[in-house]
Amino acid sequence: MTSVGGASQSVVPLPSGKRLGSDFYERPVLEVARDLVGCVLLHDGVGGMIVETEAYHECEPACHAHRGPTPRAKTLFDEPGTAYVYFSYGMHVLLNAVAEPAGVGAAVLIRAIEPIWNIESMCERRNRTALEDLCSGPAKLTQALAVDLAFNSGSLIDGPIEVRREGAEQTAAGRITATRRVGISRAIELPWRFHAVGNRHVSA
DNA sequence: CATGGGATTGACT
DNA sequence: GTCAATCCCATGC
Repeated sequence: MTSVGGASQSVVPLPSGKRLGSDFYERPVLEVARDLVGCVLLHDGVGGMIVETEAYHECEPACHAHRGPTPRAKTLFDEPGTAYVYFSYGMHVLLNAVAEPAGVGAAVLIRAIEPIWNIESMCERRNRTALEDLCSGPAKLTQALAVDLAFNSGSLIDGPIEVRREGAEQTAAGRITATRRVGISRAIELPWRFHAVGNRHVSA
């Protein structure tokens, strides 16, 4: 990144890697959650590398799909690669990627990304300047990427929100570890949270 | 139809 | 460290 004449601009070229398709998402949700760490999340030319995810599956009570396809949870049963976007705590928007075959309620919550592309736009939307505070939480990154409830049930495979796998980002993400999920009160013992070890942009 | 809790964040002590 | 903000939706009467 460089700053010239007061007009700060990102000079990182946009990713050229392969966009993830249906076959990537149509797998066990734990594999999808782990493999999404190191991938690239983009919307409107803004985004970065995924550094933290959590898996949710209808078989465990922390998942919204646990009680079946209720009005809120029905998106979780849609085609793999669908975006599940929902409203939390009265003010926050959280982004998930639906996984497993259609009819199975499961998704991966994107909890944090490392900001890379168009950082200036993210700073404006977040009203923050510290890099580590831009996307280090599930509601922070949706605000930074301008993702709202209108994206719920849209496609991550051919819609405006893109998920890509670059050639080398497993190297960029480094070692990935599995720990307990954050902020839930049920099934707290499951180690279904995945994050890049030592990355400064992982949530608190 | 009324009620209570939640996959969080940011401000404040 | 504590706590309020704020509203959808699942539940129960």
